[in-house]
Amino acid sequence: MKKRQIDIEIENSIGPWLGKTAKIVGCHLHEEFERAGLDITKEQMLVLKKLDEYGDLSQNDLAELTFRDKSSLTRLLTTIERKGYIRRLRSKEDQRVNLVKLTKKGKVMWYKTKPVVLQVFQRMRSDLTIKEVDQFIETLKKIQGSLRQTEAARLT
Amino acid sequence: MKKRQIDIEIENSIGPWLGKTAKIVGCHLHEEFERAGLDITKEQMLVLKKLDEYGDLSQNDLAELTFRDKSSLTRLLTTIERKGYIRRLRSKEDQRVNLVKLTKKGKVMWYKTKPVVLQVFQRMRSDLTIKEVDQFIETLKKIQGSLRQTEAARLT
DNA sequence: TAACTTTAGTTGTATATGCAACTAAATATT
DNA sequence: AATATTTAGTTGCATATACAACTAAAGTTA
Repeated sequence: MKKRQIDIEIENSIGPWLGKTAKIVGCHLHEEFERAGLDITKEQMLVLKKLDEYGDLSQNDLAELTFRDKSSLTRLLTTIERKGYIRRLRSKEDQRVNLVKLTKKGKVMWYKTKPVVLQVFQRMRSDLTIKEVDQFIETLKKIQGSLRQTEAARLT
Repeated sequence: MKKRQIDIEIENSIGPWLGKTAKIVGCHLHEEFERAGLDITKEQMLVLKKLDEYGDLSQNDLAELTFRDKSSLTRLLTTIERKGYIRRLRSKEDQRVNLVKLTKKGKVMWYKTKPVVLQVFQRMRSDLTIKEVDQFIETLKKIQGSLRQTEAARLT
């Protein structure tokens, strides 16, 4: 299994490095949840996290906050609701809106999950200096900015 | 939609920043493929890229290189094969092995796709200095190393 | 007020993913 | 050589995802 040619252009890009690292982080979260006996996926975890942070949210807001398509969120919520971590309540003011609420079980789940998540995030930075972490996040923000910019330019 | 509390521990972590950026990059690749009229997903693209780089590969090797479960790769290859970009040939030496080969159509697809990918990667670094890029990749390597280390330690 | 438009959420369809259980081929053991 | 084990790949099942087409409620316009 030898490389034919070294593709300097792509291999030295940040894209593949970023993608692979993110994937590895996802794997570690999954493993740690399993090791801790937590019946949750990282996607479900993110929903519980946002609900804990913001309180009740409409599915629309939740979809935006978790950066998901609303149809994707619909099905994700169905899974989480089946597990009993959330409930959907039809809003009184606007009958189209579902208010998503953390249940007691969901809160307990999140409080058990949070330290596991933090542990993985700690581990990620265990070989980095504070300055390195700050620089890294700054660069991530710049990358996001560059991509957003081209998106905006396209609409012109 | 206001935050109840600011969760400094998690929000300042590199985990969420990394995850979100990777997701945005994925979205951009998807959009650009569509805009270029390329009937391909980023996952399929990665398979074509590896096959172009390494030549024919077994499914096992391909799964490892693309960092996927072998069963996931099985189905990914089925989709790609249906599109005519690859073929599976049973190996003569080891009848268990499938050799995955790029077809002519697959090569053409990859040559059309590659510049689009490069363009997105270029865009990602458009606001970064060379030094910043190098530093960024170094940090990503360190993060991967830290995660690998704890994985290794667990087996002790 | 009736008709049009927008908005929130769901459903159909297709892709992608991992784990566990499986088949078949190759290798190792006795 | 016969049996056991390992290895490559597939399949069942569950989750996650996006786009497009849809329903129903709310808001707007004529």
